[in-house]
Amino acid sequence: MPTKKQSNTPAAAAPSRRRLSPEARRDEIVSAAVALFAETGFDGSTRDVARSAGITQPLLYRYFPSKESLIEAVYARVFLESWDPAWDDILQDRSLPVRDRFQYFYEAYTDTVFERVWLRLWYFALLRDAEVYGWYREVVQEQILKPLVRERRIELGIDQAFHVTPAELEMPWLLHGGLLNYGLRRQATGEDDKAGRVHAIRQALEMYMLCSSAHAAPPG
Amino acid sequence: MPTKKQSNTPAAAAPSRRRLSPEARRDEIVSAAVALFAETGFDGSTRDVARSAGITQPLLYRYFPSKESLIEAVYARVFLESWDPAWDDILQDRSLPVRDRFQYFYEAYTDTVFERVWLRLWYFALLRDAEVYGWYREVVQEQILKPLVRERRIELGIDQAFHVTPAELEMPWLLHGGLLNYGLRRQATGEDDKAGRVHAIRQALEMYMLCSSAHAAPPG
DNA sequence: TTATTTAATTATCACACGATAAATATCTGG
DNA sequence: CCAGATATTTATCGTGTGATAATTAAATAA
Repeated sequence: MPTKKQSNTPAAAAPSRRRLSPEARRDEIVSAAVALFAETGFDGSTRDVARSAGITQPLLYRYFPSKESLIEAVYARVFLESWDPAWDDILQDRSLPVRDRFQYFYEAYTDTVFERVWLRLWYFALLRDAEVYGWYREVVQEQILKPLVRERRIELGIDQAFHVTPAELEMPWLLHGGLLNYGLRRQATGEDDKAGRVHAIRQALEMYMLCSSAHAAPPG
Repeated sequence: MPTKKQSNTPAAAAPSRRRLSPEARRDEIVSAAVALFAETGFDGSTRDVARSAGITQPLLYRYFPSKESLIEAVYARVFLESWDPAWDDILQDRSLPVRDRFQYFYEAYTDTVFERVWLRLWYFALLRDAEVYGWYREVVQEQILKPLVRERRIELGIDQAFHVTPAELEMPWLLHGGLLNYGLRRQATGEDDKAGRVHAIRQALEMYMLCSSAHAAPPG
């Protein structure tokens, strides 16, 4: 005996079919997809997404014409909307030395980027289509690494702050990649140690500070 | 009109159904699975594996009781059998300075590990089950990073070569992870630049040499 | 050549998937 | 309270999947 037409007492007994605004429903579907795909990869079924969102599977196709478009919505939610504008403020705050500034930045940045969901979706996306890497590479390089090189230059008294060469980016890329890999390693082993993370960031920055100054002032 | 009972001329016309030894057939299936799974992930179908191996799909189940066991065979082929004993010889050759020794090692190591198939299967496996990371972490740490720390210690004249502490491993892990990430980045963008790879390894080792010596001899 | 073994095939099952069409219930404006 | 709009459901299609049983053909030994 299913619960049908039980709207006699209007205040109680939430209807089995709750009607949401398209925006709200769409958001809930994307949220469910993010959570599911992060675990199963993008081969997770639309039925599981729907179940997790508390709706039936065909409804999903009212909001997304295909599964692929749902995946793109997941990309947008997790990757595009994940950059916090506050991070830019940290990066541009010249009242702090470069080391501290990037320490704070990377602590905040990894708060997001070391999340299980972000990390897993990131690698899943990367394995699915290589072009995802393209614009992420751009973001990291332009927003993080080039600023790091420039600010460090200024700090070292090298004022030809025009163009950042690919050679100069290698060391930052290596350390940035090392940190990302650190996050993956911690995620894989289940440890989510805040102190360890902070220490790893400190280590990476110390290495960069040391090596960049050594490179700027060669012996002789 | 299919080719049936065409064994009149015994030398020519290879039979449509060629009969192999179980070992050879198994190897061919695993090879096909490695190639396919590296592209599609482990959700690649057994039918595609079979087609790529030139057999029918049910035959696969004569050699592997389940798809999962085929996946394990792929793990074994790619991860377990990929360590080249010659690498140990390089690592233990004390006629070379640590820097050169590990330069050679990493060039050889990344010859294997930066292969598209290896890299992709590695991340696919990692996302599938976290325990894979466990023994790989062990291999990297025991076979590569601890030797690096020990040998560097000796080179720096620190002779308390007993126990390698976790703190000492952080810097090598960071650089090792950075290199792995470099491989992934190059793979994603399609560039497979040998010279760039060699240079990245050189950079990573230079950073380690510099920072380890700075750490060993603090100012004062 | 003939009989035996077994590698390999064909045929098939039960199920899960992405996607579509038609029916239904909820909300809103009158 | 009613009627229109539409968010949501039920029912279903075609396809692809992992896996199994029965059949066929290639190699080997007598």
